[in-house]
This record gives sequence, C-alpha cells and structure tokens, in this order.
Amino acid sequence: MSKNHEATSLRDCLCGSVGPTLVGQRVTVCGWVAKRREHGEHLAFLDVRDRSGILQVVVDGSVDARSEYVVRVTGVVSHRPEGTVNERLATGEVELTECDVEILSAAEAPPFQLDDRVEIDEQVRLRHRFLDLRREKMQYNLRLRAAVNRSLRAAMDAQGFCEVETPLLWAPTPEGAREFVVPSRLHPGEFYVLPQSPQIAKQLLMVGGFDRYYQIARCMRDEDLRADRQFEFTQLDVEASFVTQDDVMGFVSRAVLDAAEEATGVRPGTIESMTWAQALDLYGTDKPDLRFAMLLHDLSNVFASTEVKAFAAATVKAMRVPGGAAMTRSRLDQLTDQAKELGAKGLAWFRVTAEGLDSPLARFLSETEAAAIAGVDDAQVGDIVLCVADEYANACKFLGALRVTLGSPPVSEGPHRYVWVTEFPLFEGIDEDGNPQAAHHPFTMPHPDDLDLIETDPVKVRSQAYDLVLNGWELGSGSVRIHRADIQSRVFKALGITDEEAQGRFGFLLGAFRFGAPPHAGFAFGIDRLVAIFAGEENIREVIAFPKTQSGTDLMTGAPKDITARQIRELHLKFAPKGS
RNA sequence: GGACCUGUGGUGCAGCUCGGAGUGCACGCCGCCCUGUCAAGGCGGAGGUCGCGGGUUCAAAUCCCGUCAGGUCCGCCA
Repeated sequence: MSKNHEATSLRDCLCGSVGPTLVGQRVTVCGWVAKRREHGEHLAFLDVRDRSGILQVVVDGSVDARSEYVVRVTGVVSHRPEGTVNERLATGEVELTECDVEILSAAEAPPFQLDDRVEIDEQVRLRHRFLDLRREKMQYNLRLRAAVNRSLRAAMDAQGFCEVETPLLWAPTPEGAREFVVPSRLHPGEFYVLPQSPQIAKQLLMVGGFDRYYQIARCMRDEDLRADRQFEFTQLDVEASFVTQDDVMGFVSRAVLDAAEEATGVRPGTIESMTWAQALDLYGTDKPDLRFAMLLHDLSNVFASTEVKAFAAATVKAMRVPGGAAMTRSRLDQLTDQAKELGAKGLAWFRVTAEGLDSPLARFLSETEAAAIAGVDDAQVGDIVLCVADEYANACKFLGALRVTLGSPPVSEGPHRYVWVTEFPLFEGIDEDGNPQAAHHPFTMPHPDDLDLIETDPVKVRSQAYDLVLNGWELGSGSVRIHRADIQSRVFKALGITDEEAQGRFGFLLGAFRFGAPPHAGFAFGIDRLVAIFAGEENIREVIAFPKTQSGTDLMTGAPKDITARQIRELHLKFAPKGS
C-alpha cells in the first residue's frame, strides 16, 4: 500500500492519502507549503498541500521553507503524539517525521491568502488566476466539472452516440449572435468566424449518416457578458436522426441525470415538463424556477370592466407574496422601479391586514375586486398581493421578474428542480422590416398541428423546440429540425428571407439536404451553467479556469491586445480611425 | 448604449452622512523569542499618489463633476 498509481519518479503518494495504514513507512510527497508554524530553533510544522489535501510535516527550525514554496519531503509516517491529533484534518492522525526537505522552487509571498477564509476581490484573483486555482474551492469546482464531463461522455457513449469534432474556423452566417471574426492570411479581405454553436455542422453530420452525434463543444458569441454568460462557453451538443422530440429529451435527460448523480450523489427524480404557454402563464417566464411557488394568478375577468384606471388593461396578473406585508414603502418603491425599468406602467400592491386591504388603491376597488385580490392564492393576513396590468405577455413578464426578485433562493440552496419547457412559439417579435423573427433558429420544425398558420397567423405557430431549465437557469435548448424543402421554404418566406438570401447564407446546408436528409432533431446545453449550479456558484466564472471579465478582458494575459505590424500586414488589415 | 454598487498599506475591512495631521482593526510579510502547533503564541518592524483627473474650500479619503477598473442588471445573447 505504500505505492499507488499516483506514484511518480518524484513522489510515492499524495499528501491526502497518507494515513494510519502507512505508519512506519518512509514516503516522499511533493507539494506547496500551505502554512508554516514555527516553534523555535529545533521545531517547525509545515502543512504541505497538493491536490489531494494537506499533510503535516515536522521539520527542524532551520529548514527555510516558506509559504507557497514547492517542496519535496521524504519522511517517516508517524502517529501524532497523544493529544495532538487534529480531527479537522483528513490526515490529522499522522504526520511525517525525520524529514528531508528539498526545496524544488522558492516563492514570493502570494498577493493574497490562498485559504478560503476570506473573500478576495475578483480582480485580484483573476490577475493571479494560477494562484487562485490552488485554492480548495477552485480545485473542487474544476474537478467537479471534469467529473460532469466524464459522466456526460459516458452517458452519450452508452446511448450509442459518436463523438465528432467540428471546425472552429467556420463560414460566416450572419443572423443570431454576433460572431468572432478571424481574418484570412491566404485570402485577402476574407474571413472565417468562430462558431456560435456547431448547429449547421451537426445537421450536416446527420446528412452524413452519423445518426447519433455528440460533442463537448466550445461555442463563441461576441455578445455582452453576464454572470451566466462568457464569450466562450461549453455545450454538450447532441443531434440524432430518425427521432422525435421525446427521443431527444430522453437522451439528454439521461445524460443530465447521470451527471447530476455523479456531481451531487443523488439521482434526481424524473424531469418535469410544461409547455411554454403554461410557464409564461404561471411563472411569467420561459425559464421557471420551480424551487418556490408564488404562482401568477389571472384576475383579468374580475377587472374586465373596472373603474380603476390602473387596472384598465387586457390582462391583470396577481401574485401573493407570503409575509410580504412587512415590506417597507421604500422596498415597494424599489420593486415598482424594477417593474418600470422592464416597461411596466406601474405596480399595485395590497397588504392583507385583519382590517382588509391596505393600499393607496384600496378605496377605489369594488367589493368584488377587493374580494378577488384578498383571495389570491388563499392570501393570509401578513401577506401582500402584487398586481400588474398590461397586455398579456407583458403582465406575465413583469410580475414574473418580481417573483424571481422576491422569491428566488440563492443558487446553493434548495433542491435541483429540472423542467422541460416545450412548444415554444416558432416566431417571436417583429424585426424592422415587419417580419416575424425566429425564436430558436430558422431550421426549427413547426408543430404539426400549426403548419397551416405559418402564412395566416405566424405568431400563433408553435414549434417543436424545447428548453431544459434548472432552478430558473436556462441550461439549453433544442428542436426538431426541418428536413423537408417545402416546409423550410415556407418558414424562410414567413421570416422574410428570400430563396436567394437563403441560398447565400445557408446554401451549403440546403444543398446538402437535397441529397437525402433524414428527419433529425437535437439539443445543446451549457455545461458551465450546469456545473455552476452543482457547485452552488452564482457565477460561471467560478467553474472556468481562465474566465474573462464582464468587459471581455483577461486580467491575467491582458487580452485583447495589439498585434504586431507584421501580423497586421500579413492579414491584410487596415484600421479605421478610432471613433469612426 | 443605459441603470445601480464597489475602489483606503500585499489581503479583508472600518473611517466618508456631519471636511480638520494617513487614524484604527484583522490577516499576511520581515526580524527576534519559543520543542507539539494546526486560524499557533509573544515582542518588535517595514509597508499608503485613500483608483485617476479636475473643481469647491483656509483645509478633501470624506462634498461636487469627469474618467478608469471590477461587479450586478436592462438592452443584446437566431
């Protein structure tokens, strides 16, 4: 047992693996000095840290090994003297004695403390990310991520999927997310782009007969960053032929549940499912957080012919906030401001008290209206009922946003509640030319029952597109793809894309489809987000080794940076004056 | 493009409302003491353009304007 598969030419075992079973043996470990505790000329304790944990090493006071020095220590594994066992340390029963310490590398004092006791400013951490990564939390997060990747691969392999790599240097296909552009040296004035996703490539793989494809794929989007969005992110990308939406959801569910079990030790139950329309109606969002209730209620009928101006709208949505009557006026003003920032005209609130409703609007309500509000979600004294009146989708969205603000637990709390959201609309919104826009992407198959509406009432067309949502985070989305030229042509037409334009943009895909395209469907979900939730992190930067800041810079490398005049020349680039 | 929060020795904070000497706390660092510590302890020490620029004032870390950096969000993310 003195040797294991961790043994190398420089060490016998990992620090964390040294325990009572090795007592009496002479072993060599390597690592960083996490802490030095000095007790005079003839005694000092070194905590030596490697990825597995910490081991106490007893040395002579003359050994000059300071914080973060890299050392190689050979010593005898010994029981600690009675009364000096450290129960908080996994290796706390033992220590290395009679040690030879070899300094492999000296180290300056680190710019911040590497223990997890204090939060360090993220700017400082990112500037010295290589040090930050030594911290236990980052070690855990990135190893968790590796375990999730391993488990996803295993699940896809087990389901007969074949891992295929697709190009990073791809052809521009404007539409959708802004692309990162790569100038061509050999073709002056022409460009590659980095893929926003392997979408088209994987559909071509279907035409190519790889009827079950997956890839852990890096995707690049030149859009503004957020807590859950980096320029580059990683997806489990999946596509399969001769399948339905349910088949794909089954494949992905299995992979996600396997990964969840691997990461958390508990296999979640089945993944729930609701339609997009239900999600909007009950939760006011297409990515509902099922960890808490506070559902939206529809009072439109009650207020259909109301005298109250604030409620004169197509839809009145109400939500009970348990215990919310305690909220101060300034808190309620904050919430009102939040709703207004999103576009709401206002926010009505009604404290439920023993004497009835307490609200600036209360005296304008009819008895029926007051009763309806007091009855929302079985409101109790001490609750508050929030109401938004607007057109249907807006009323849902505004109140849904407040629901999240008021009810959403921290990422690290509560159960993991997965939900499939299905039947997304095929189109959403209207672009500058008056055409509807693709909600997912233009190759999304319409719902079979709604095909006739494409020309007559496009906004009503449901699609065979579906999202996977976990605790209010959109993990990913997918769809059944259009493999028939006639339907594709109708969808392009509805989108205002002429055949000519379609040929220009996606000609190579449409051309390929002429040679026998199998019906196919797929999905892709964000591994960064999944791992962040498993790790209880609010921010995906915490599960990425070298992330960018919100302004897209890398504080460690200084990227983005100038390139040399020679590079500029070879790439045939010229710069417009700044500000033009 | 916009809103809000933050910026004080290497690190984490307090000081800012109500202007009055770079004042304080904790950690780290350096030196000395200490043979059983493990958030070791004791004594001593070094370390600061208060993000940057301007303004108000007799006087600015503190008030005002601008700007930079980091963060959260809106827009954006087919």
